[in-house]
Amino acid sequence: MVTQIISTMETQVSNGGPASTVIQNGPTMSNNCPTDDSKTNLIVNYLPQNMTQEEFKSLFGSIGEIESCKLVRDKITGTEKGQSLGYGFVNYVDPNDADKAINTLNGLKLQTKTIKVSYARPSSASIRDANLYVSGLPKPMSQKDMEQLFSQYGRIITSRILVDQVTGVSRGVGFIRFDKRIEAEEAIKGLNGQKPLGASEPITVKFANNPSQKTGQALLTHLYQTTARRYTGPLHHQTQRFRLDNLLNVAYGVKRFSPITIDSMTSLAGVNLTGASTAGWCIFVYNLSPEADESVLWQLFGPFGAVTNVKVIRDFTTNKCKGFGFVTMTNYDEAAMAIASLNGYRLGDRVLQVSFKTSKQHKA
DNA sequence: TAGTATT
Repeated sequence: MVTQIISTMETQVSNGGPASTVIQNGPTMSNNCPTDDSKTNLIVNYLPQNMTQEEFKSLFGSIGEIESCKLVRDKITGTEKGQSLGYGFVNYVDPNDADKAINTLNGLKLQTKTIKVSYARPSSASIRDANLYVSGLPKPMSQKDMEQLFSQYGRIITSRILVDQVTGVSRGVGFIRFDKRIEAEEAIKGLNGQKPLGASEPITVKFANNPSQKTGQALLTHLYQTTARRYTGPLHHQTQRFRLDNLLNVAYGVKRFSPITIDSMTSLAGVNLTGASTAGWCIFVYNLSPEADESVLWQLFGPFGAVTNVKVIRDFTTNKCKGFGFVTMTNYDEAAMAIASLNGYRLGDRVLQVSFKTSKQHKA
């Protein structure tokens, strides 16, 4: 059964600890200032499954200098790298860049996802395993209603209600993530088996399954690897993930863009391009406004697939865009769809010209 | 009756 998220009403998390609080170091501690990254360290959620560490760094590096960043992955099993857990952390050097990243990249649509960028809470065992699974919710209960019911037990970080994708009707199932695990525990005690006001049936509240004990995910992995193989033949694992996501995109996303038949032998771009680390398909974007910046290019091309790099060409003295830029995409078919869809696209009062960059090394 | 937010 297909479900979708009814809404997200994300809570913008800010750190509880005021930055002005100064921790006095004892004589046994280092005389360095205590590390306070509460104004520079961000958590990024709802990243596309196929986004790599390099793309992640490239996207957030376009805002400002990064002190460190990490795409969180499943524990490595055997010789394979663990798959992305769909979130990551970015710690900027300058707090202003962290703020800018929230303002410009929060809500950015990448493929089928809308990413969320917010300040990371200080890491602590007390905030882990604070996610609840709620079932038996009355159909008319909205996300806001559910939050009101649960908020008496603590600070809610995220909440969602699953709905039938066709009818839009609530499936009576939702999630509530609290700031602290102890708050989640209290909510279970207080609400599990209880009838919400006016409801005829009691709700069930329990801890959500942990991603580590995955059975459905292993099944999904198997499904899309075998599905992708039918279309692509024996390709690299990572390539197969890209291909399945293509199929999902055609099914769910980018509906407003003209669909293009997926060519099944076009994912080898990175392999064919002489092994350079910059391998990919370079796209030329013309007729950008003087005010255009990298985030515009990410927003335009991100929905079509894996983007490894974007660059706006600027005048050296004025720092204004000279009217063009470049985008590098990993997969030929995604690049081709982006070009076919965005060439002639009207951006403000300008009509974009988008094509593969014409240079010898990128021709077949 | 299941999505994925703490390195």
